[in-house]
Amino acid sequence: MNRYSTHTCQELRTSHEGETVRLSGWIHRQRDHGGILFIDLRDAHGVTQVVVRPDRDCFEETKHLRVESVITVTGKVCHRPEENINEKIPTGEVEVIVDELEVQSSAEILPLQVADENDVPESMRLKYRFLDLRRESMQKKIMLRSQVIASIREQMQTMDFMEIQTPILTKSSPEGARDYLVPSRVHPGKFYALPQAPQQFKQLLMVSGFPRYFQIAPCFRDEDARADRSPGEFYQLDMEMAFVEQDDVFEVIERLMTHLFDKYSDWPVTETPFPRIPYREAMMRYGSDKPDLRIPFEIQDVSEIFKESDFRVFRSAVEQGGVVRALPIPETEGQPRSFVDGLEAFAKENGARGLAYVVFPKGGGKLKGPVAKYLGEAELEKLKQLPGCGEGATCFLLAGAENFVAQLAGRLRVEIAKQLDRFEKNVYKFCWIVDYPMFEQEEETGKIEFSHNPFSMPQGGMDALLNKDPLDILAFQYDIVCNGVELSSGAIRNHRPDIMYKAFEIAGYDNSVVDKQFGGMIRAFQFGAPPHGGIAPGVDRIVMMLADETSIREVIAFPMTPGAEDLLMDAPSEVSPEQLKELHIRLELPKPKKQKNAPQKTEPGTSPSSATS
RNA sequence: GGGGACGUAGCUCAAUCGGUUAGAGUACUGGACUGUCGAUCCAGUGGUUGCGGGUUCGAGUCCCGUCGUCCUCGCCA
Repeated sequence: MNRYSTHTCQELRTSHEGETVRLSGWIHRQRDHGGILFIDLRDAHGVTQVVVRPDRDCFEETKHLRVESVITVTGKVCHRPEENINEKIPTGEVEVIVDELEVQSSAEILPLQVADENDVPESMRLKYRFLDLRRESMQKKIMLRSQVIASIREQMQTMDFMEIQTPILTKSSPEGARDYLVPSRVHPGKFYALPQAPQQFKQLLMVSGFPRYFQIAPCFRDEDARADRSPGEFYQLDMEMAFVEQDDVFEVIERLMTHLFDKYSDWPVTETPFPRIPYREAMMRYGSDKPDLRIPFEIQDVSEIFKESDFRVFRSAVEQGGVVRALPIPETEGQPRSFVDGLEAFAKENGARGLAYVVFPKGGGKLKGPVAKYLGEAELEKLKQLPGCGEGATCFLLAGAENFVAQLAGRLRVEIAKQLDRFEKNVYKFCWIVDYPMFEQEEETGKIEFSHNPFSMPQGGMDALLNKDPLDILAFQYDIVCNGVELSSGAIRNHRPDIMYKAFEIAGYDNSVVDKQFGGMIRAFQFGAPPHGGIAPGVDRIVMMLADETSIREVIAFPMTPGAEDLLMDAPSEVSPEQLKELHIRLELPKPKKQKNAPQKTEPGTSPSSATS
């Protein structure tokens, strides 16, 4: 007989009656009736009730075992009497009458309960993650993650993609997020960087003649966390294809996403092809480049209506080159005053001076709202006719500079949907955001910068770079978005050195900078590079959506806190002086801050390249 | 770095307008019980109300500071 188990804790049925079996697992719950002891024994597969009777040697010892102790029991499978069947568990018709019980590992008093999935502070869960992971909900999520990753590999292989590993210790690159640096022992004063993504390597693989590459790739970025963004590290399905256009990439990803979301969720998924929304249109209609299409209302431009309005606030906004945008919300007439007050406070927190709105009562009664009296009949009627507006609706109005208004209206749209719970439920709404601008102007300095990825091919190629206003040039750059979560960015890459140099020149970098920072890639492009493009969906985010979670940490086995700490391993930590010496590093720590605005005196010892934004 | 919310027993929460000995569930310890399955019943242990200061006759409650946690903005090629 196997030393630890003959069956799992979810296998036994009435057909096993009379067999002598062995089970190992954790004590999930214990019920002590004095003369008889019931233990729910749990393993990764399920729970089986085992019964200890007082005539067994182990009876007294067993009574004092705490939950979550690990035991091995040997005994006979018995059919439970009709009245004692537990229909809640698959093994509920049987139980194991214990002959022998071996304690493999006894448990201390638990800092958090495994069997009761009550709320526990996340810091506690992370510190005792090994206990937290035992809970059924976490087991399911980690299992789901495993299956999703397996399916991704299977699908990608089926579509003739090759999985290829790329280096983890690599070169710091000046653009993008802050790098995690690794000091070199062999080369004093030099550092490796952990890759923010295998971007350059995958492009090199295209040049190397592997036309379909993928990798479940760890990515490292030293940036602050969000609910849907893990600090430090995360995983991407990194992929790249040679001799493709944008639609070819879309087709592969749509096929993959549809497969994953159909397989691992019951919710309906957007039919392929997913809608393609140009960036500027997304900013107009949703005030965001990751629009949540489950929200049934949209932003509308009403600058025309107010161009010659008597209401000076709106008119002057338009005259000064700004815009007026409307966000009509149907069926809100009955909302309490606190609704609009709360939203006004929200708008102010986000930098607005105020929040104008008009309520159109049902039956055509007197209009409500602070600006109603300043607006003319014709203007009000036009607002009322807007799609989504009309009787019973509240029409919010925002005026000012276009980018600001668009963004604020977008945030307001999501906030209102949250407050009124107006999301379409149990559905996955995908879309592509396409036609990102190649460059953007930094507001303070007026400097032209890459708006997304410097490796994207500008639409129109060299001709566009030479002849168009940089701010009008679009890139073959795209995002895929699901329910307001950005799953991925990608692009058709710029594989032409001449176009690359020119693009960087527009962003203010001369050729030598390009050669220095991206020398490997530029050199590769001079020896015959195929046109190529790709994308890199976030694996954690995909699993998060499939698990219907809003925090990415729920689908990562050992996540860091938003403060970039691992509470279980206690990382980051100090290292020994010997280790530092070997790495040629001397610490210069900031003063412990006592009062506010403590003067910053420390400068990084070396600053190899000036990081752009 | 900025803003917001929160912080009471190991954990989840309660405590009237600032009022007298800070309660309950769970966990833990002991006891009772031979058919439970979130077992039940009895008893017990467990608290510097995050920390520091202030206001007050009196502070878990009000004020200031600080620390921690989460959310968010900046940031995320």
